[in-house]
Amino acid sequence: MSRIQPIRGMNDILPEESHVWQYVEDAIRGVLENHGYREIRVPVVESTDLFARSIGAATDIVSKEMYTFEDRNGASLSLRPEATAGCVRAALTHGLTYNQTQRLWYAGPMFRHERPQKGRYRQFYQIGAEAYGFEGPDIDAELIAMSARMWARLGIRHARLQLNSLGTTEARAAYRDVLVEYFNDHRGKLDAEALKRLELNPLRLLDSKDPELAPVIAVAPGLHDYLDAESRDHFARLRELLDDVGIGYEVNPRLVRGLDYYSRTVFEWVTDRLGAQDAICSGGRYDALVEQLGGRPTPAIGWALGVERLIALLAEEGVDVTPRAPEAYLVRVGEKAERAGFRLSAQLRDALPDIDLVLHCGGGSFKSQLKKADRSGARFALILGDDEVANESATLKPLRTDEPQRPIPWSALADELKTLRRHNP
RNA sequence: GUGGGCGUAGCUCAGUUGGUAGAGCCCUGGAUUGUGAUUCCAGUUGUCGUGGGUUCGAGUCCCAUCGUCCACCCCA
Repeated sequence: MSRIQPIRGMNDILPEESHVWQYVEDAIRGVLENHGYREIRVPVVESTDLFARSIGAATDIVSKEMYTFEDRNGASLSLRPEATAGCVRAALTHGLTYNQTQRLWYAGPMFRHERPQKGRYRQFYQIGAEAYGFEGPDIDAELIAMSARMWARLGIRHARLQLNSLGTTEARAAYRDVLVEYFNDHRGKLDAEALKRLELNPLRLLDSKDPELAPVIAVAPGLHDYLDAESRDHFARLRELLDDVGIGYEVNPRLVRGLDYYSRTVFEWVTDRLGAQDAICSGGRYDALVEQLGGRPTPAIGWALGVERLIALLAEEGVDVTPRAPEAYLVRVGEKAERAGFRLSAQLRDALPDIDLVLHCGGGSFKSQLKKADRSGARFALILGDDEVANESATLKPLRTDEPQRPIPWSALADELKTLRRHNP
């Protein structure tokens, strides 16, 4: 029989690495909850139209990277390529933005049909934060400060903040026209790719890595000259707030997000440690999106971070995450001991509901069982053999210290473990 | 979607001008008949990614295909 292959770009996260995922997720969740953000869980599948209308039908994400299919009724559905659209949709569905503000976070898999490479997979995990109904720059600052706090808590040092303002939707549109006109005057220097971009998303031309284009971009009209007064003020106040809490940033006028819904504040945390996929977290305002999806005009802002990239960066930074190890590993040799051991394990679990106890199953010699006990990282082994069963005791053998092993009666074992915990939490 | 590197045991890899597959780790048992990091001994594990082709003979050469990695592109 041939084996079934996994789907390209979709990875299994094995126990060996899942503890790092848990570490990252716990730390980030902790910071989010500390700031009053509450979890929202939205479906992995939404109507294709939702993504086309929010992210933009012409964007690469929507036009060539979505997993789109028809359900049995012929409706066009898509696996979510990101979660902001779904969150806004959910907010509208349930009236979450009706005369109220919301601070939300989400976590889960996203799907994009791209060619996999380092830090880029077809199923990948994002954690994101969204805030609805807040007009002022303080929420922008809060979201950014929150992300900075996460890096600190995780032990990430090599992340730089890039900041920009795209202006209101109107200002952005006006600038767009100026830019199209400018690049049209320099069509000769544009290749097929660039021309297509000029057509679809001219702002992204500023982001081009093509060296031929660099001189043209260098003297292109600047976005900041076309910013509306209000956006300019908003941006200045955001910068003050970041300065106040000592968060460093670089204003990058070429930072233009690929998703159509962004306006005003946009930002991106980048690192020089991960190769080509260097953005670990990015986001910005999307003040027009709620209305665009059929709601009342509602200011909104959010960011999303890539969990795989964060974990890769953690490894680059040399952050070591120690896996959770059991407290005790129960070794059983002999038929009687196996039976008594199972009963003992149940007693211990009843007496200490949160005990991390591994019951050795599958037989094996003392030596091999103890080897496994040691490999498990357990603090001590509980040994049951015929002798122990005969006098209703278990041998407690410390595995991480030189202390001698000693017999403990079954009846006293739970209390003994509690005492040990107190001495060595 | 475009380009380049790589695909040999569960893992890391060796395999010389084509001659019928190896090491270390891991795992199992034993030396040590009731005790774990060492040492020693023994043992298990392979459609050599897949399909064609060249050849008396292919892990080794050729073609295709799939997978993987990196870059472009895109983005978290």
